[in-house]
Amino acid sequence: MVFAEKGFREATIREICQRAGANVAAVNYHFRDKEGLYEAVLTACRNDHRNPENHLAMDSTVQPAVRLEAYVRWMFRRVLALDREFPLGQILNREMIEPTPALSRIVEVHIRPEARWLASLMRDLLGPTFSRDELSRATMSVVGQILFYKHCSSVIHFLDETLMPRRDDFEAHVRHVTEFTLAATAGLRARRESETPLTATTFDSSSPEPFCKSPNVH
Amino acid sequence: MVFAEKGFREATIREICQRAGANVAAVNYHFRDKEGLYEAVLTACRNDHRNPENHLAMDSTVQPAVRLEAYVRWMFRRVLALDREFPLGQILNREMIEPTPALSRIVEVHIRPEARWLASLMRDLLGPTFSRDELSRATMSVVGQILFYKHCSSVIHFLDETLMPRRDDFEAHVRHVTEFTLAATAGLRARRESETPLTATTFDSSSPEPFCKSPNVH
DNA sequence: TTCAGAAGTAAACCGTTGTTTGAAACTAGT
DNA sequence: ACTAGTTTCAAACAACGGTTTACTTCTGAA
Repeated sequence: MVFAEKGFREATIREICQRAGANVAAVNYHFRDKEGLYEAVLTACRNDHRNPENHLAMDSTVQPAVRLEAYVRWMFRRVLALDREFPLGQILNREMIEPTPALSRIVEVHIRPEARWLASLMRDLLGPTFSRDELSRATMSVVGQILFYKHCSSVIHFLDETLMPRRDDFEAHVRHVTEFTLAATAGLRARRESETPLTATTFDSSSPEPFCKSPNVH
Repeated sequence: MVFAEKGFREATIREICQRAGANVAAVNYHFRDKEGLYEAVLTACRNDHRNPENHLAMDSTVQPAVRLEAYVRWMFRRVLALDREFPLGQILNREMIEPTPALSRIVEVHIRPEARWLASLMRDLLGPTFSRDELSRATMSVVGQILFYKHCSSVIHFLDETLMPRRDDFEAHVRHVTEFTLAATAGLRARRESETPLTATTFDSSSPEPFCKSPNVH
């Protein structure tokens, strides 16, 4: 989709219509204006991308380390996917740099559920002695490691193209991020639980889990 | 600078000149065209940003853990800096999403030296038993954790604004990334050195260090 | 068959943006 | 004071992009 390649601003209605074999005026007729078309595309993407096939990571009976690796692999696959396969990724990229009013909905529909799920996985890895904010930061450390390859891909390409994970071969990267994270969480947990007596000071369990629905809903 | 706020494409010569109190035609007279102005701005930024004040991290007599924390703190400060203070950051953001011919030079001048330096610090943390690629990936894990807060700031804001480090208070984030990384490297190193007999199989020391100057120079 | 409303279309409209132009203002050497 | 070269500027130019318009074509119920 043109929006994914060029971003909202640079995508021209004329090019979109040329590729789609449609008339320029049809956009304004059916979607009121360019922004209306954009939102229509977004909801279409949302439907496309439901039901991710990462069953392993979702299976709560599997041990956390395996679930983490499955999640990392799944996320790498999305990060490296072609725009055709996962147009939302590129669109999200643009929204980061210059948000449009559509970002709020994208976050609520796509990001927040995934963030909460990953946070609960990180809770399993870190144990109950970490605060909500500590847990959130650890969660962001994981996704940050992976998203780096998306956001900085052009720089990586210039630095050393062999470091960029390839669509058909990124197992080494999956294993690195997984093991880096597992080593970190295990180390942090061991230190924390040796510092504080494991009886008391488990954190206030009434405090909400990370990434709960915030007050600012659209 | 307008380029930093809006990106190359969306920055209009008229707005730039209005803010600068100059005439629109002056740009074409002095810099040939818009792209010439852009490159002039970039070299100006380069000169502005020389000589970073992270002496502690650079001091190789200090122990690696302290240097890492100093580096993380320095990088967070840049990531959270206002555009006025560090315009190159925002410009680099844009270049990631849609690179212009100027990106190559930015990488060689700014990114590669820093990447090599950080990789050598990571070498100190991880020891000699890790390959060049493993070392590179660990390096990227560190910067990925920090850059996440820049590239995803708008999403973080929607998810839970309290998680976004503030310009005047990001020590908790610095400590998290530092400790997360130290725990990861310590864990990985301990595992590696217990697996392999510490005598042999230290990696081929003739293999070049990460982020060496690649063949594709502009 | 008729015809009212929906859908599609080419052309025009209007604002914006990078660039050019031609003349005026300025500078410095003689 | 004169002049050659440089710098500045307002206006115009040309291209582009989103939107509107006026018209045609299509569709389906009466």
